[in-house]
Amino acid sequence: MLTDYIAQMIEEMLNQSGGTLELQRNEMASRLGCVPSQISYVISSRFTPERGYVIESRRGGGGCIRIVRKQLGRDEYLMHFFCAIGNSIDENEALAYLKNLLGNGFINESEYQIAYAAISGAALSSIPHTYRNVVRADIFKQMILSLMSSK
Amino acid sequence: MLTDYIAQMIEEMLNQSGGTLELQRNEMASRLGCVPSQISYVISSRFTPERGYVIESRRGGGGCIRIVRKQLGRDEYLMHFFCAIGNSIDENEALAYLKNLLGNGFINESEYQIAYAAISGAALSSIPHTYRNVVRADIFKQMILSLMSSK
DNA sequence: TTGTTTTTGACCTTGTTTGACCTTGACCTT
DNA sequence: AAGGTCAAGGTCAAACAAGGTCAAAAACAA
Repeated sequence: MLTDYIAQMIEEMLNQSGGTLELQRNEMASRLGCVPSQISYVISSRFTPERGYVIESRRGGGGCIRIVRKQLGRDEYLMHFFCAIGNSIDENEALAYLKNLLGNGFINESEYQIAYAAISGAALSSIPHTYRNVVRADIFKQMILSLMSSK
Repeated sequence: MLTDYIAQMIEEMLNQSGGTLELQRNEMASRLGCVPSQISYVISSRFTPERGYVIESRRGGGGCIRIVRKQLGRDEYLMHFFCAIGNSIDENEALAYLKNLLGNGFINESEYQIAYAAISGAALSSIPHTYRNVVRADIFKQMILSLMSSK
C-alpha cells in the first residue's frame, strides 16, 4: 500500500536525520508519482501527536513540512497523563493533574502558572459549557505533549 | 528562500549595531541582486511592530530606511501585548507575539513551549471555527495576566 | 454487506517575487 | 523664489509557488 510505503520512507529519513526532517510536499509527491495530498494523508494519519510526532509547515514559495519525532524516552509518566485526561476534563480535575506535574518536578512554578492560566475557567469562559471540558482536555494534552518534546 | 536570507541579514546587522540600523533600499537590493520592492516586502512582513520593530524612512536623494528594535519595560510591554491581542487572534499572529515574548526574555524556552501548545491549532481544533480565535485570545490574555502577576 | 481506510482531484489560503507606476525630497538653474 | 531633474523610497497588483481541505470514489477488512 502506498501509504505504508511512504510512511516507512519518512520513518527512515527520520532515522537518518536523527529525528527531525523537512520535506517538500510537491517535490516528494512527484518523486513518488502520487498526488500531493497523499503526503498530507500519510502525515495526518501516521505521524500524529499521539504517536509522538510534531508537525509544522510553511506555505508559499519555498514552503515545507517539518516532522519531528519526540523521543518520549523521558517517561511513560507523561504519556500516562496524556491518556488519563481522556477527551474531556473539568477544571478541578485538571488542576489536580497540574499540581501533580508540579509536585513531581515535571514543570516548575512559572510553567505551572502559565499552564493554569490556559486551562482556567477564566480563559475558557467564552466557550459554551458543553464544549468547555473538551477544549480544556485538548489544550491540556497539547501542553503535555510539549513537555514530552522538550528536554 | 530569499526573504529569509534578507531577514537574517538585517537581523545580524541589527545585532552588530546594537539595535538601530539605517539601510538604503536600492543599494541593498542591487547588492543582493533582487528588486528593491523585495526589501520592502521583507521589512513589512518580518519587521513589524507586533514583533517589536519600529520602521521609519526618508525618500528623495540620500534617502534611507531606518529599523529600530525596541525594548520596553516589563509591565509596559506585557500590557501592550495584552491590549494588542484584542478579543480575537489567529494562530500565526499569536505565534509572532509569543516569539516576541521569548525573544525579549519575558518567558523562557519551556514556558514558550507550554504556551504555544495551549494556543496551537491542535489544541483548539475541536472549537468551531467561528469561535476559535476568540478562545485563543482569551487563553493568551489569561496567560499574559499570569505573567504580570508573577515575579 | 457494511464500515473503515486509502487514493484522487478540484478548489482554497498563504507566502514570495517581480515589475510598473507613484510620491517625496534634495539640489540645481534661471 | 520657482521650476526642473533625478535619486531615493512607497504601493499595488499580477504571477507564481507552496501547502491545506474536503468530499467523492475506490479498495479493503470484518
